[in-house]
This record gives sequence, C-alpha cells and structure tokens, in this order.
Amino acid sequence: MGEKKIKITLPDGSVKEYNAGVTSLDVAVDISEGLARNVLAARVNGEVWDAFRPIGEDADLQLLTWNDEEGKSTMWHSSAHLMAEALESLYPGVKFGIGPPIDAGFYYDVDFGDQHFDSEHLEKLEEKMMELARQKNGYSRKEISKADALAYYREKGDEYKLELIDELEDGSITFYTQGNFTDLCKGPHMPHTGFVKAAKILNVAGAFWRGDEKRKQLTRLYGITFPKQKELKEYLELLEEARKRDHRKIGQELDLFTFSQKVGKGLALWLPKGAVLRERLENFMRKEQVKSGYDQVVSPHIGGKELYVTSGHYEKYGKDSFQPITTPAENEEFLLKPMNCPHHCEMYNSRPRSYKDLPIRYAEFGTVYRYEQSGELHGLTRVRGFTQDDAHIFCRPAQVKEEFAKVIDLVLHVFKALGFTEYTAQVSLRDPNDPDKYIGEDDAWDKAEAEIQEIADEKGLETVVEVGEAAFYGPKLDFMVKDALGRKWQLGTIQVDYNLPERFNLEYVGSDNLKHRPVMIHRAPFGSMERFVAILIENTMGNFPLWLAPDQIAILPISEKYHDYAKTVYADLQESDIRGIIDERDEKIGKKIRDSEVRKIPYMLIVGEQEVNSNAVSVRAHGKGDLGQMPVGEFKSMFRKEVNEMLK
RNA sequence: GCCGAUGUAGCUCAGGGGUAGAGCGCUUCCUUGGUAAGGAAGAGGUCACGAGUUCAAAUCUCGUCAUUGGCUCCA
Repeated sequence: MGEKKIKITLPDGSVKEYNAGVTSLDVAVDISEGLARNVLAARVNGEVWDAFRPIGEDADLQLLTWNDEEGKSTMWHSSAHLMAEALESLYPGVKFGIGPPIDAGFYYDVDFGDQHFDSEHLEKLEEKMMELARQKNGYSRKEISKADALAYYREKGDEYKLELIDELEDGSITFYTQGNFTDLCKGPHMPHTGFVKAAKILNVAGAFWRGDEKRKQLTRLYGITFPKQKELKEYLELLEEARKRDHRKIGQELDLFTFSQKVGKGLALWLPKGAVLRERLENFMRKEQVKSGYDQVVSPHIGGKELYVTSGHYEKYGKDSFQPITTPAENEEFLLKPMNCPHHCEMYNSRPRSYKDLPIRYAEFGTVYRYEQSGELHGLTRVRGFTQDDAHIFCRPAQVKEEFAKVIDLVLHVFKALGFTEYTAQVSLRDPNDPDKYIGEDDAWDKAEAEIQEIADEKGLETVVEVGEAAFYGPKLDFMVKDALGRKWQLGTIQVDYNLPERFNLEYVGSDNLKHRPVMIHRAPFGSMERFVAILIENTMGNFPLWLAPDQIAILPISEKYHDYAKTVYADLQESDIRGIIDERDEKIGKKIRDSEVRKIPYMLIVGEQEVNSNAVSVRAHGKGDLGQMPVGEFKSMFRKEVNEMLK
C-alpha cells in the first residue's frame, strides 16, 4: 500500500506533493534551509498551526516568520510559556492563570502563593529565560482527554487551570510541553525556544482572576522577546521616545496645566497658556456648531438630587459619586453635576414643543464632576472634573438618522482639522448578559443599536463592535484615538437615547395634534477638553497647529535699543489676532532663538537695526530655520494664509 | 479600590546613619549682540507628611498622602 499523497498549495500558487503527515517545517526545508530557520508557525487552510504539526490533507500553506503578525504573536505566546517555565524553576509551586500574547509582547498571570515577587527579581527571571532559550527546547503538542487534563492539574494543585479546563469540551483539549514545562494551551507555538534571543520583563502588575474584582488578584508579569538583541534595544528606545511625547511632561514644559495636592487629585489647573489653547479649541467648536444649527446654553454646576433620580444617574452612580451637597436650612440635597443631559432635558421641558421646532440642538461646554477611582486617574486623560463639549439633539424619530449622520460629519471634520488621521470608530453596544447595567426597554435598545450601525455603514465608516461598552441609557458610536504609548482613549462620542426622553417625559405635538416622544442624541466631538488636549499634545508633541498655539510668535529684539520697535510690531500683530511674546531679556539673539525653539513657538520675529530701517521683521519658523526679511504686512498675510489653509 | 514602583531646589537628576549637591531656571551686575546656550556674583530645600528604631534619620522600619505602570471601573 503506497503512502497517501497530499497537495500543498503555496501563496504564489505553486503546488507541491508530499506524503501525508508532512509538516510545514518540512515544506520550508524543501524550499530553503534559510527560510526553515526562520519559520515560527504556518497558516494551514487559513488557520495558524504549529510549524511542526503534521498535515494530513490537501492544504493551502503560508509559512509565517517574525515579519508576520501571526509569527510574532506565536513567538510571544511561546515566550509566555518560556517565562512560565523560568518562573516554575525559580519559584517552585507557583500556579498559573492565563498567559496570552498581546499587541507588544505577552503576559502571564501568576499566583506566587506564599512567595513574594517584586521588581528586584526581574533580572534573575530574564536571565533564567535566556538560559532556557539557549537550550533550544522543542515545543510539542499533545491532544489529551478532559479527564487526564483534570488529573494532571489536580495533581499539580493549580485551581486556575482546573477552572479553565472545566469549561472546555472533551476532545478539544491540548497540552504543549517545552523543556520541563507543560501547559494547557490551544497553541500554536514556535518550533523551539532558541528563537528567543532577547527577553525583557517590562512590568509587574496586579490583575484580578478572570477580570473579576471579587476574585483573587494574581501577579501579572508583562514581557517581550525578540529574535535579535538589537531589536530589543530599538524597542526600548522607541518606548523612551514615546515617553518624551507624554502630555504630562510637555504640559509642564510648556506651562499649560498643573495639579495641586491641596486642590485635589484629578482636578486640573489650567495655566494661562493652557487656557488660551483651550479657549481656541472652544471657539473653533462654537463656530462649527453655529454653522450646524446648534444653540448655546448654560447650566449650573450642581443640580437637585431629584434631577438625577429622574435621569437614573443617581441609581446607577449615586454611591460612587461625590456625595450630595446639603443646604443648612432646608435640608435640600444637590449633586455636583456628572452629566449635562438632565439639565438640557429640563430646558427642553421649559415650554411645549411642536414638531416644527425639532430638531432642537442645545450645546454647552459643561464642566462635570465624577468620582473616578483613585487608581484610574491619569494626567489629563482621566480626571475627576472635566469639561465636555456637550450637546443634546432633540428630534423626531424620523430625524434620527439624518441628525446622527450630521454629527459624524462634524466629528470627522474636527478630527481632520486637528490632524487625527488614525482613529477607530467603535460601535459600543450593551452587554446582554448584564441587564442590570442598563435602563430602558429592550425594544428601544435594539432599535437604537441597529440605527447606529446602519448610519455608520451608510456613511461608509469602518467600525469595530464592542459589546458591553454602551452607556447605561443607550448605545454609542465612539471615536478612539491612541496616545503616545498606543493606549486607546475615547474622544468623540455620539449616542442615541430613547430612555431619558421617557424618564423626563419629553414631548412634542405632532402634525396630527397628538403628543409624541422625541429622541435624544448625546454627542461630544472632542469628548472632553482635558482628554482631547492630552491626546492632541501626545500626537503633536506640543507642536500645535499655528491657529491653536498659545504663543504663535515670539518677537526677539537684537538688543534693548529695539524694544520700542518690537512693541510697535506686536501692537500691529495683535490687531490681526496674532498672539505671542516679546523676549526683552538681556540675552544674545542666539539664546533667545534657542529658548523659543525649545518652547515650540511657531514663528520667531527678529528685529534689529536692519528691520527698524526697513520697517520689517526677519522671520524664522520653528524647526525650519530662517525665512528671511519681510514687511510686517507680508508676514501677517502669510500667517493668515497658513491658518486658513489648516481650517479649510 | 487592588497589585507593583516612585517622591531630594521651580525643572531634570546625583548622593546617602554624622550640618544638603550639580546643571538648567530665577535675581543682581558686566556686556548691547544678527539666527539653537556671552561672563560674574547671589538667592533658593523641615530631602512629600507623620510616627518608630538610634547618641544621631533626608538615609533604616511602619503608616499616610501624592504621582506612576497595570487590573477593575469609566454616565
């Protein structure tokens, strides 16, 4: 009986014949030894497999190396096992939770039991990993029955793995082994540990087992590995570069904002230059909103408790909020407002509405306060007091789609004007398994969720769906942008809400002369001024667009003799809404230029004898150098042209 | 809130059981200059805060506060 033959189709379309049971590695060797040395895994009929797993049938095969995303994540997944092996040898008896690859590296959740792990042990762990890596131990895969799998971990006493296995179906369970370490794992893994040439444990953190706050907290070790020492070095340098973009650092360097222990954590203090930046952003948004038919409103910073009982905020967040403010005499209770929507609902209710009035769009830069957990505070991106560029659109059900679409346009326009080209549009839906988190009827939710997806699709917006990310009163379309370290933050948000109109008993009289319920759209293109500015800083490194820069120009007199002329020039520029500083310090011009460059001021205007004589300024652009001498008028029109170009 | 780390001058950081250091910044004086740091002198700190150990604590221990990397949370 002849061996069974199978056909392997490679990505270039070529077909080769092998005996059944051939592995991807065998195929790689067949192509070239060099390639074979780099193969980490393989895509077999669309599924990522171990390169050492036998192939039994005809298959499409793509070999995966470090240059493929799946190759990287296979190596990182295997590295998690390698770290686990090192841990087990250094700390006998440790138990393991889960250890997956992530965007950059991997982690493993570990229960050290009575043993203690802190950051002093990192180096030893790295060394152990490299020692094991150098042994080039092969990874092997074994299908195992549920009973045997349970027996293995019962013997080992690892309750976490037992819990995981408990939820798996018999027949689908596999173990992987390398060196002295065996792990429950569905794979795939790289051929042997020798691919790891550099390992770094990046940090130690606590993580709740299965993400549940009520369960045991394990120690999560984050690490990353590379096939070359040089790549690790480059990666660490990249991290270093990213830290230079940190908005907290730049915010301090550029004097934009600060925090004070006495004022309280998570409560930002905007310094003059930060306030100017913020004001410019607000003005930009106001202008756009006027164009789009919004009306500006103003509401107070506190609201009666009843307001939030009505809205449902009290029930959902009351205990976790800043506690109610009580008045001395009348025993009334007020809450710091955590949201502007209830106030706007009451504005809507201030008089009867006709269908002809709708849509009504109330916009407000509303400052709200939320008692965020102390461990969650982070610079300006997560604070306890912040200002939303909030608005609520009250419209007829038939107008939802059009209004929603217009808000998408507004958000995209804002992002474009500020240079956010990389964002993710995320459809945030409710978690059907956790109904207590939400208010309202399923019908309304289903409708709102379907509408959001439909409109996004019609707009041709590429979206990702996240279950469980909805607000408690309705689903959202969120615009996520990354910070310098690649963490995603929600900026713009648009939400369809059938619930608050119900709770606030909002009505309008239709053409049929009957009462109808309007629909509310909540939206904030920036999200909040604080977070938006933070992400803007990290994306621009503090080199703000000209129209936004707090100081747009610095006038640098060559010497004291030209201070008067500098003042004349500045007065002229101020007429055209150009704002900046005159550097009147007793310093040489080189020093003044250096300092302006460091402060990222877009234009430096140097004035000395030549400029006085010809009624001109010498212009130097930040990061670009000398642009030569020109009359003040010419600079102003150049400036205006540049601003208009950006805001087009 | 939980696990880990950090806290020394306005900023960036060094030091470390025996009277606190540098660079930048700031003040004053000299200098009046041409495209990324001119020179000199000076001021400035309960070493986050509170206890404990010690003859002696900024340094060691514990606690508190703040910051920070994650986890959980995020209207």
